[in-house]
Amino acid sequence: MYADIIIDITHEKLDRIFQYSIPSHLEGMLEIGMEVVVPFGRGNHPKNGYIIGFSREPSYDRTKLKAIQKAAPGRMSIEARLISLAAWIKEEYGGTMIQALKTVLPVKKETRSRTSSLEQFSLEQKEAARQKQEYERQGGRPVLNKEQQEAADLFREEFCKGVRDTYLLYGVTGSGKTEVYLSMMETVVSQGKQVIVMIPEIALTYQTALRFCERFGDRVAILHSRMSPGERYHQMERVKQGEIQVMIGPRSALFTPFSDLGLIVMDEEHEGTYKSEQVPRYHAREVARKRGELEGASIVLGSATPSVETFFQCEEGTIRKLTLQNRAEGRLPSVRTVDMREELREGHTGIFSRLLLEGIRTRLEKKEQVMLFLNRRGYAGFVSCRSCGYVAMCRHCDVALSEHRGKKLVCHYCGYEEARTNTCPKCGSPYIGGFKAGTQKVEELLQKEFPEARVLRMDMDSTKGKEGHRRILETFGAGEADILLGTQMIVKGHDYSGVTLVGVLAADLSLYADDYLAAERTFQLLVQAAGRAGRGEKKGEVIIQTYNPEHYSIQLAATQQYEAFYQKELYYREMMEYPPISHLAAVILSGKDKERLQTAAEYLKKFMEKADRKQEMRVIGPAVPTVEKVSDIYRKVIYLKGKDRKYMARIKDLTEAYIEINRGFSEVKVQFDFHPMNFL
DNA sequence: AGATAAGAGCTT
DNA sequence: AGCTCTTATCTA
Repeated sequence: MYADIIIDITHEKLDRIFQYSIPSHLEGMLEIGMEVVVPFGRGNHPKNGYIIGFSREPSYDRTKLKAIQKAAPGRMSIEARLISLAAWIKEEYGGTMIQALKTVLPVKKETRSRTSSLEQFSLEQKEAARQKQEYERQGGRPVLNKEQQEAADLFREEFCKGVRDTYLLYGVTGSGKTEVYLSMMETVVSQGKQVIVMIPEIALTYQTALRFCERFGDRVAILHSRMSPGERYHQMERVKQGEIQVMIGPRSALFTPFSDLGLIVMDEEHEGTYKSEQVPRYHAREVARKRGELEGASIVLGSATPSVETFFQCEEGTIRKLTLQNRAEGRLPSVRTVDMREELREGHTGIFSRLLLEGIRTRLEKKEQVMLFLNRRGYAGFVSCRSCGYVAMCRHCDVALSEHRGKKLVCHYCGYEEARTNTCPKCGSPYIGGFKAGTQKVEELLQKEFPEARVLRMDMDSTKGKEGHRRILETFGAGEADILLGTQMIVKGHDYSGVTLVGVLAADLSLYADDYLAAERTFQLLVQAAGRAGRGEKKGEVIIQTYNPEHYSIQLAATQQYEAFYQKELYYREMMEYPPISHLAAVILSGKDKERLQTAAEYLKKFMEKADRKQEMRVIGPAVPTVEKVSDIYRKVIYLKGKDRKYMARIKDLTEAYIEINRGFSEVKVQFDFHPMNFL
C-alpha cells in the first residue's frame, strides 16, 4: 500500500500529491485524513502532511519512494467526507489544497491547557441541563402560530419523505424564526441525525444560543470565538464520539465532523461575516449547500432581509421560500424619514433633527428607552453637498468617488479621477465636503442636549474588554441607561421591550461605500435597525435622518418593503452587470514595489483580455483598493465581470498558469476572489 | 582562476 | 519552504 499525501507547505509548485510508502510498523494504523510526518526534499527534512488517499500500486518510480516516518502526535485527523468538500473549495475559490484542507479541519492540535476551560465547560453543561429542566417544567415547547407551524410542517413532511432541499425562511423582524428552526431541528434530531446552526457572531447572539441549549440540553455544543484550542479539541472529540447532536457557531462550525448530518441552519444569512476574507475566500452559504449535497442534508437559510443573491435563487426556483409575514409579538413600528437638507435650509446645522430631539425628550420624560444608530459602515471618504444632497459619483461605475488628499476624487473600481471642487457642481453651495462624525463626538453632543440622560456608548473602543459587549447590553437591558448609542453592532437581533424609539443618525453613510453592495447593506441595516423598536406592548417609532430621502433603499426600508427593494436592486445589478445576474471576480495583486506592481497589473490585464477569446468578459482596472497599503505591502485590484462562472474559472486557471511561468510575477502575489464583499 | 552572489529548479 | 545546482558578477 502507498499513501497519497499533501505536504504542509503553501506553495503552487508543491500543490499536488506526493506518494510515500508505508513502513511495516505503520501498516494498518493509517487512515485517510490523518496527519503524518514524512521526509521531504533533498535534505529529507521532516515535514507534516495529510493522507488524502491510498493506492495499491505506486504511480511514481518505486525506487525513489520514501517512507512515512510516523503519525503526527496530538493531531486530529480530517474526516474523509470533508476532504471531498476541501477539494471542491479549492476548485471553486482558488488557493492550494493544503489551505483548503486546513479550512475544513475543525481544530489544529491538542494542547494541554484546557483545565480552566474544562471547568468552564462543565459549568455550561450543568447550566444547559438546568435550563432544559426548567423549560420542561414550564410545559415544553411553546405553541407556534399558524405561519410558523406551516413552515415547520412542510419541512417535516419533506424531510421524513427523504427529500433534501435548500429553503429560505423569510420572516419579518420579530416573526419568530428561531422557534421554527427549533421545530425543524427536532424533526432532524429525532431521526438520530445531526444539525449545524450557523450564526454571524457568537458574542452578539449569546441569548439566542442559550435557547438552543434550553431545547436540546447537553447534546448541544457551542463554538466560541474566545475558546482555547484545547477546548475546541475536546468539543470535536465529543462530536466524534457521537455525544453531540447540535453544533452552534460561526463560519467554522460548518466543518463540524458529524457522521450523519441532516440539517444546516444559517441564521441571518445575509450577513457579511459568512464570507471568509482569508484564502480560500469561500462563502459559507455556498459551501453549506455543497456539504448538504455531498452528505444528504437540507439547508435552511433565515433572514428578514435576504441577500439579493438568495432571493434571486428563490425566483429562479433553486431555493424554496417559506414566508413568515407577521410579528409573533408586538407590532411593526411606524417609520418616518427626515430630510436633513431641509433642516439645514431652515437654519438647523446640528446632527440631530428637531423631530429626533423632540422624540428623545418625550421618551426620557416617559422613562422609555432610545437606541441611536450611527451608520459608519463602509465609509470611504465620499464627498457630498449638505445643501442639495449631491454626491460625487464615478461616471463609469455608479459608485461614489473617494476624496484623495483633499485635491482629487478617485474611483476605487476603475481608477477614474477628477478634480475636487470647492463648490457644489449642481447647486453652487460651498457646503460640500466629507461627512465625518464619530460616536464619541455624537455622545458629547447628546450629553450637551440631555445632561440628565444616562447614555451608553457601544463601539469598537468601548467594547475592548472580553465581556465588553455583554456588559453594555446587559446594563441597557436592565434599564440602567436611557439611551444606547452605537454603530452597526447594536442592530443585531437584540430584544429590548423597553425601546420605543430608534433613531438612525445618517442613513446615507453606508450608501456611498464604494462597492456594489452599498444599497443592499443600507437597506438591510435600516430594516434591522427599525426592527429593534416596538418589541414590547407599546408601539415603536423609528426616525431615519438622511441627506438622500429619495433613494430607493431608504424609502423602501422606511416602508419595510423588501420585495420592492429587491426588484429595484436587481434591475440595478442587471444594468451594471453585477451579481447575481453577472459574476464578479476581484483579482487582487500585492507586492512591496509599487511600480512593479502597476506593471504586473497592466500585463495581467492584457493577458486576461487576450485569454477571453469569446469576448464574454469585461476586464476593469487596475484600480487602487480603498486600503492601498497594508504593512508596507501595496495592493492593486482588477475586476472581471461575466455571465458564465465556469468560463471565468477557466480564465482564472489560465491566468494562474501564466503567472507561474512568468518570472515578472516573482515578487507579486495574485489572488482571485469571486463575489468580493468586504474588500476593495 | 577562484571566490561569491544571485537565479533557477526540484522535492514522492 | 528549503536545499542544491547553475550561472552571472567581481576581483587585482
